[in-house]
Amino acid sequence: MPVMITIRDVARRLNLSITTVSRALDGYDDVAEETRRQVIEVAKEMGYTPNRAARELRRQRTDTLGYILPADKPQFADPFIAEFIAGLGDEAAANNFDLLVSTAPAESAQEKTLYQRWVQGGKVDGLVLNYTRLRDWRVQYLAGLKKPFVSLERSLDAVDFVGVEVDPGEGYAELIDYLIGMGHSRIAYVGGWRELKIQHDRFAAFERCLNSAAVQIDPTLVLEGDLTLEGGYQAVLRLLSLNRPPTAVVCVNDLTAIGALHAAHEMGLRIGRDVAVAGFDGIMGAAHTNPPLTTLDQPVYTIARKLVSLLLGLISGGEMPERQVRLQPKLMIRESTGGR
Amino acid sequence: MPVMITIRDVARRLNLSITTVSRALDGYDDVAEETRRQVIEVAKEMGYTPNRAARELRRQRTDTLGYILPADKPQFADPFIAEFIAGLGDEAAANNFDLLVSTAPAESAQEKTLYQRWVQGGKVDGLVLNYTRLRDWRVQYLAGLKKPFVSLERSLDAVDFVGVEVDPGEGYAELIDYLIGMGHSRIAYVGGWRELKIQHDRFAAFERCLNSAAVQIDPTLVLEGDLTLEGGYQAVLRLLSLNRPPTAVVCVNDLTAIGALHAAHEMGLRIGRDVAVAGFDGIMGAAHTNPPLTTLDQPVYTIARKLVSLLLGLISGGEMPERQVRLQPKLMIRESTGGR
DNA sequence: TTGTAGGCGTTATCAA
DNA sequence: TTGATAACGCCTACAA
Repeated sequence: MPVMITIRDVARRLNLSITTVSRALDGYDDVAEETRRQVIEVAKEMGYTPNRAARELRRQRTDTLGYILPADKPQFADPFIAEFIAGLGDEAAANNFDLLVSTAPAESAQEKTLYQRWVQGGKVDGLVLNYTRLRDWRVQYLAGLKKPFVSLERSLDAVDFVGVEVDPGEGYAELIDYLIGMGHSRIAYVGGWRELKIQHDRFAAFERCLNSAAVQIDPTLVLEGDLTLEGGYQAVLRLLSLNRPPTAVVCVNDLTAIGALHAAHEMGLRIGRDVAVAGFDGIMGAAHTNPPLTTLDQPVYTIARKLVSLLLGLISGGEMPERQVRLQPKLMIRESTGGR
Repeated sequence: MPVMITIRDVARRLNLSITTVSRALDGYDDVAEETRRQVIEVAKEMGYTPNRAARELRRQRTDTLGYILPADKPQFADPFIAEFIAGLGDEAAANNFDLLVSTAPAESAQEKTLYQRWVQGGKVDGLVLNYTRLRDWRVQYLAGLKKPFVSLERSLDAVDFVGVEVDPGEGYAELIDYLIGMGHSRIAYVGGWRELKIQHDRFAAFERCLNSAAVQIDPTLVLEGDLTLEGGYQAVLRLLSLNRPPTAVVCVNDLTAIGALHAAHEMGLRIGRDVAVAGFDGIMGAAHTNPPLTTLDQPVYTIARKLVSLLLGLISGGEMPERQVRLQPKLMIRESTGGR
C-alpha cells in the first residue's frame, strides 16, 4: 500500500489547521503571505496532492469531460477519431479538465450502461457527442437530466442545440460541378449507416446537387458502408464489378475513400483517370495517399476544441456568447479525381 | 444542475435504511430475498447509480488503471498504440476496471506532474508503462511509493520487475540470416531514441547478428528516428541519398518501416528488389502496405491484455503465479524484402 | 434481517 | 488571519 499524504499531514507538520492549508493552496486571499509560502513549500516537499475523490465529493463536480466513441471496437487508429480526441484532450487540458474516453457500440445496451454510469455516477461534468443519430436517445437522455453536453451535428431531438455543424451543401455543389465538368455522369455514393446525421445530410446534399445538374442517380450506385477503410474497400469492389461501373465514387468520409483507393488499385484501375475518388473530412494523411485524395476538408482538430470550449461554457453556466457554430468544408482537389 | 439520485433517495422511497439498500445492491447474503428484489427494482426504476467519488473515497480504491502515453502529441493514430490501448481497455473492462489514458512528452515536467496527480491524488490503483527508458524515473518513483505498476520491457531500475519482455535476439538472427542469404551486405538500421529500452535491445541484437555473420556495420548507415512514419521517411530519404546507399534497411518498428517504404517509393526504387525494408511489431495493416511489409510480429493486443492481468494481480496483492512473461517475436517474410 | 453511527479527505461556513 | 465543524455519498463494524 502506497503511503497517502493528506492535507492533515501537511497541517500537522506546520502546526496549522487543515482549513488554512486548504485555503493557502487554493489561492484564497485571506491567508498571510508568509503562511502561504510555507504551506506551498512544505506541501511540495511532502509530495502532497489533493485526493481526487474527496475533492470531487465535496465540490460536487469532477473537472472531467467524457467522450464515448460509438464504435464496435476502439477505432483510435481512425485518423479522424485520433484528431478529434486530440482536440478534445488539448482544449480540456488547457482548462484544467481531464478527458475520459471510452467506446461502446452505437445503440447497444453497453452504451446506455456506460452513459448512465458516467452521468448518474457523477463521473463527468459534461459530455461530447458525435456521430449523432437522427433520433438520438443520448440527446433525449442528457437533455432530460439537464446534463451539459454538446454535439457535432445536431440531432432532430435536440431542442436546445449547443454544438458545431458542418454544412456539406456548398462543398458538395462545388465537388459535383467539378466532377461533371470532368465528364463524369455515372457517379456513385458510398455512405454510412442511414441513421447517422452526417450520412443523411451529406447524401441529401449529394442528391440535391445531382438533381439540379439534371444528372440521373442510379440506385445501384448508392451503397452503405460503415465509415471504415474495410467498408469502403468492400463497397467499391462491388461497384467496380458491376456491368456498368461508375466513373466516379463520392465517399461519405476519407477512410471510406482510402478503402476505395485500395479497391480500385486492386482492380488494376488508374485512379484519377479510369475512376475518380473523393472523400470528406480532410484527415491528416489524405494528402499523402497514393494518389493524393480529393476531399472536403473540415478542421477536425479545431472543431473538437471548439466543442469543448462550448461545453465548458455550458458547465460554468454563464452567458453563452455563441451556442452554435456553423462551418463550411473546403474543397481540396487532388489527383484521385484527376486534379484540376 | 442535473438531479443526483443517492442511496438515500432509494432508501427513503422504500422506507429502509441506506445500509440495507447498500447491502442489497452489493449482493450481501444477509438481506431478505424479497427486500433485495424490491431494492433492485426501485433502484433501477429511479436510475440510481452509486456515486463514484463517494465510493472511491470510502473504499480507498478507484478500480481504475492508468496509462500515460509518452509522446509529444496524442499519437492514437499509431496502430501500435491503438492496438495496445485496445488491449489494455478490453482486459480492464473484463475485470470491471476503467482505463484512464493521457499523453505527456517523455521526461517532461508535464509527465512528472501527471504521474504525481494520478498517483498521489489517488486517481488510479495501478499503472502500465511502455517505451521504458534504460534509466526510468517512473520506475523509481512508482517503486519508491510502492504503487503497483507493470511495464512492457524492464528498465535497468526495475528491482522487482513485473511485466512483459519481448526478446528480439532470435528474431533478428533469423531476419539477418535471411537478408544476408538474399545477398545483402550493406544493411542500414533506423532506430529510435537511444535511451529507449527497445532501441537498446533491438539494436544490440542487430549488431550481434551482423558481427557473428562477419558483416561490417557502416556507422553512416545507422540513424536515429523517432518511431514515427515521418521519422522513418526522413531517415530513409537521407540513407538513399548517400553515395553508397544501403541495399537493406532494418527499422526499429513498423511505423518507421512504412515511412521507409514511402521514401523508397518516392526515390523511384523498386522495394524488395532495389532495396529491402523490414519492420518490427506486426501491426495491423503491415500485411497490407504496398508492398506488404516483412516484420517481426509480436502480439501487441495480447501483450497489453497480459500486462493488465499482471497488474490486477499485483493490485489485489495475492499470490502471483507468474511475474514476468517473456516472448519471442515471429518473423513474417513478405515482399518488402523480396519475399522468400 | 435490519438499523445506527463513524469516517474516508476535502472544501466551505461560521465563529473566534 | 486562523480554526473548529459540518457536510458531500458511500460502506461497514457493531448493535439491536
